Amino acid sequence: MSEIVINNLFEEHNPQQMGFIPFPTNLTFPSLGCNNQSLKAFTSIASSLTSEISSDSTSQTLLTTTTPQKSKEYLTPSVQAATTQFISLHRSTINPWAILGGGVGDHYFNNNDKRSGVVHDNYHLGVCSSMKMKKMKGRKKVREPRFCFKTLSADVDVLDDGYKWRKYGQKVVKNTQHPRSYYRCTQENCRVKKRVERLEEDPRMVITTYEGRHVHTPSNDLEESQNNSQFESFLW
DNA sequence: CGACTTTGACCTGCGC
DNA sequence: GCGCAGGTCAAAGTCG
Repeated sequence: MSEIVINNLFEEHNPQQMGFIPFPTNLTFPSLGCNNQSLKAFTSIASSLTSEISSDSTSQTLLTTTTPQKSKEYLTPSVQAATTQFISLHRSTINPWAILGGGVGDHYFNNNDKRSGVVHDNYHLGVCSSMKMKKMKGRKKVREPRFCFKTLSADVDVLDDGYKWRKYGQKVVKNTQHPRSYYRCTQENCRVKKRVERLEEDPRMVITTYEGRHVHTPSNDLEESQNNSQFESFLW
């Protein structure tokens, strides 16, 4: 069992076009050590995060990482003792990049060429970064909100996030050695998808991109859901 | 035997 | 219009 480290959290990853695009705020996502339980909780939360982004028009949830020293007040002593680092969830004012459009004036950073800049056009990040949906004849195709994070794992590609996924495709992306896998939530009427690929520059890094929102709760067994709810309860 | 994975074919949007 | 690339489909294969 290799160690899995949630390293960074991004709204979208697109190696070809924009590289990693951090949330346009001061929020940063430092390295985070996780045990299996908190990892599952984290990925579960991450998986459902897009629902917050897409459905809440007045505020949105952002995942951040922090250190126990900074946030001791939020934890019981036992939890503090059990965690060296932990994840917290914050509600914040709306992130214009996460919703349709906005972001004008926001800063971006291109991981490929190390350039940064300011967004001048008013478009959805997912559309912008993929550069594929920017022109839709007649009707504007609304792409489900996307959400992406990096994990460090040598031998685990697909994290257990509490949801059941079925693989429906695999594709070798141009100029990369590692194929990209496509998964769909197996729950009926749930259209959430996720993509899993390894970072070309560092194959130990796994990029997981969620698209859409779950219309159901995770299909964990009882014990796991209790663990998750415990985890989430101290986050919230 | 059902659920899941694999993989080549097909579809669609984009750039030239 | 054409070719390329990413994304999806679906038949065949695999596994428990």
